[in-house]
Amino acid sequence: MTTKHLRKGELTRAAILDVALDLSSRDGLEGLTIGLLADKMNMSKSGVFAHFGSREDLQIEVLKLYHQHFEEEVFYPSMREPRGLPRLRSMFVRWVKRVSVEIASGCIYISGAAEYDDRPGLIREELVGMVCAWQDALFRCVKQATDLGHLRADTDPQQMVYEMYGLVLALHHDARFIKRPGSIDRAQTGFERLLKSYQTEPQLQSSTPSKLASAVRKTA
Amino acid sequence: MTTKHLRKGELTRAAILDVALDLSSRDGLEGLTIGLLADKMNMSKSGVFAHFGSREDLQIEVLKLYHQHFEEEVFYPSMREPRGLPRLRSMFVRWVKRVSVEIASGCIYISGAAEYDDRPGLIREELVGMVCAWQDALFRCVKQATDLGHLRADTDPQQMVYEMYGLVLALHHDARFIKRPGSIDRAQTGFERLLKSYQTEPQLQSSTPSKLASAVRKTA
DNA sequence: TGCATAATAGAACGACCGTACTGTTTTACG
DNA sequence: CGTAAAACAGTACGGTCGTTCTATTATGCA
Repeated sequence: MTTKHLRKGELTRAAILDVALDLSSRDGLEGLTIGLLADKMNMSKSGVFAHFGSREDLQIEVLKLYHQHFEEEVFYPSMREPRGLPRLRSMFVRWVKRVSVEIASGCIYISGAAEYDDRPGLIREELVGMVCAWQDALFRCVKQATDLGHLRADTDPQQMVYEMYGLVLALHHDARFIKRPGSIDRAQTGFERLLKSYQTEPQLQSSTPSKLASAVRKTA
Repeated sequence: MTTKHLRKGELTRAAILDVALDLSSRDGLEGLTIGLLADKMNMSKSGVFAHFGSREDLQIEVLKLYHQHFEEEVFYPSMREPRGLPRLRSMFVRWVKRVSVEIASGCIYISGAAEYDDRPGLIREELVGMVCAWQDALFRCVKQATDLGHLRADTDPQQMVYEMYGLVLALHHDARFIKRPGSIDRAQTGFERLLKSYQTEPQLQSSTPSKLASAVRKTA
């Protein structure tokens, strides 16, 4: 049978990817350079290069590693929350928390969107796929929340996801670029206001208490 | 007295800056290269270079040119609108319209924020100054709108500017990066919902009729 | 412990970059 | 006009980049 344990090459490869993710977070995927990466690893350029067929492959592997971290820290834990509003809150809170930590390093989804918005290729395709997957997860969650009656029946999920994404983009912008304090609270405040707009209104809930929650279904 | 009319050098310098702005919009300020710029101008590298002391100077001049366009298309026309809500609406609508046009080319304020969020230097300082100036203009406008009674007295201007900026960032993201249609409408819809949240509430308006009603204009 | 093979180093190549220097052409004013 | 200065072209230098090729060292299984 094939050797199960990690050979040394795979270990250093993983170590290289860790450092590469760090560098890419700071300087962007396009700013990632094999020479600098080799320096940080105390290796030769060719030694690093040999682990990946090309720079583009390296960048894509970095992207996949970031995606994995994002899923583990934001997506999967939220999926363990109850469907509807609790899960949606969890998604947003964990998302904001992650971006908050990344204020010092940078979010690759966001910086990558600016780098590859007009640069065709494999990296762009991969990146768009990942961001769309996350937006889709948010979309489905909002939809469930409306189906469950947590949000108003006429809620437009695309619109709500759009505005949630805007709040996080503004957080990344103000905190990381402008370096303005208090941005995290503003993202949270914006989300609360967002919920207040789309949530089933108190008078509606009290007027038809149990009827609406069960009767409301579809928007699409 | 000194010669008033433009010498030839100043004309070509302006032409170079125009092309440089175009290239920078597409590939970012950091992607702007003197060689490519010279090609597009049918000039030699040194011929282009001679008009600017350094690449950094060129980039800063491009930045100033963009700032000038932004002011002329968004800021100044809005300042001719009546203070308060009408002016705020004008600012947002013209801003969105400008970014909409830039979907094909790219907004330097936004792409620059991602490029220079962790790259110290003159360019970053200049860029931060310009973005802050625009956010300050929005801030003052929101503040006037609350003072005039167009918006609720407890409106937090910083918070509202934050959310407006988020809507535009999301527009740039979804339209230019994801290439999702309908993003412009979503920015507008988000702004309307934003206004509905912060606008003087109907029952408040009717409770103090004459005072507030005269100040409040409708939501067009 | 041997030995095939994986892992890494080192040097070199061609391409592109910003910049400096040196001519050559063009402009514009007395 | 003529002529000084401005505008521009051409070339070259040092640097970094991704990538390739070859040689050397380290690993891991028989």
